[in-house]
Amino acid sequence: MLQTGSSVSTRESIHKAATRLFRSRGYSRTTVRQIAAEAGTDPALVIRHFKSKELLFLETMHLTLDDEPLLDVPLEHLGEGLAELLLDLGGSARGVFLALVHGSNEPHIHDRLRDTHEHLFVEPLRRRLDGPDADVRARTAAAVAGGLLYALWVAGDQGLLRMDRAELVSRYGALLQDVLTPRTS
Amino acid sequence: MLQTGSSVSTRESIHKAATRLFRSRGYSRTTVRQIAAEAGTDPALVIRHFKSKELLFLETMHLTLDDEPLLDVPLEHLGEGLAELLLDLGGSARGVFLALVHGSNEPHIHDRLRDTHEHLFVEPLRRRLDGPDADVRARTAAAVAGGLLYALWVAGDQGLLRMDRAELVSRYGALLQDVLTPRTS
DNA sequence: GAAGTTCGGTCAACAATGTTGACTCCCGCT
DNA sequence: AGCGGGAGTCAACATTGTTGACCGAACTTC
Repeated sequence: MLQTGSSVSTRESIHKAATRLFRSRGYSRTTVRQIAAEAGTDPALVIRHFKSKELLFLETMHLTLDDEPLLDVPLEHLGEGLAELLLDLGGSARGVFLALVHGSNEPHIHDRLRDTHEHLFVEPLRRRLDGPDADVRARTAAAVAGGLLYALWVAGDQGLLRMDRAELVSRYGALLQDVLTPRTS
Repeated sequence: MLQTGSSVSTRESIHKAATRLFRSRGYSRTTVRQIAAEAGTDPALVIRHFKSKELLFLETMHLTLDDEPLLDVPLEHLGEGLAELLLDLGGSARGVFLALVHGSNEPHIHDRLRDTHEHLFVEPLRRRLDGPDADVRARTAAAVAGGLLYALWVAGDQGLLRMDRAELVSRYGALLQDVLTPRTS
């Protein structure tokens, strides 16, 4: 009983420490021994509990998006809503996203990033659209959304980073809106 | 004389092997010993010539874009021209881009990626634009361009990958064009 | 209650990694 | 002839992820 309790708690300690470290330092720069130290346990136990560093990474790095706000917003303001959502995406989401992108040299992490992109960006948008090219529009909008995160976080475009949030929302919102519901000009 | 010749040739052998390996396997998955083996020399010499694995990476991974085609194309077709350029970007550019993105957990590589994004995408576009918000439009277009490469290569969106190239060019070209020279509607 | 099995924990070791230092060798200059 | 410097070789180091051997405590079974 004490054993089980201890095991659960150390397993959770490892999970918590790994989450924090992977988020803040990425995959390659966090070490199993660091995780073990921060969890107050042994490196061997980290592997015993999670099989490998990579599986531990996959178990901890889940990127979820609170897309309920997007369900309510009317279709003609979906672009702006998505832009707001992206720009409000705070620290923890940033860390997970960057960890996935950086780590996606590893095949399994790449798979995880692909899945994340698919059902974090593509699917929610796809569900709101109609028409024969609804899929293409959803994927294009997802690419544009990913491009914003890429420019801000991966490439670190200082010009965009220093921009007024309201103007970025307005510009990117209009852009996304044009992709989602094209003007028939 | 023979020494110098030998040194230059081994240095170039290392350079060539490193370029190939970094492009095809990325930063973390290529090893100094692999580079040395492929160059037919010793791991220690690799370090002696290039100081460290990271400096060797930075010396070999330069992403250049043949943007002369973009200089000729009239402003009203710049979007389409850029889209064509991006979608024709072949294997070697893909490898370098992915290596930079994946490796950009390392601060110096991140700097390199930021510079590359800046004077590969932002600057050429910026040069073609006028008006008070020319900088923002150039940066937004660069983010959209990066988003395409992100969606195709980093996230690996199968839907976009399977799309007809002509339709992708047309769609993304129009999208980029709207960012670069907005319709005043 | 005793024996055994199982499970969490500790420790030492392994192979592979990037990197360094000692040593050899050979060319070109004095 | 000697020698100084640069290229190459080799062994070693610390650090990485991972594994196996042992230990001890608790639950199960007789």
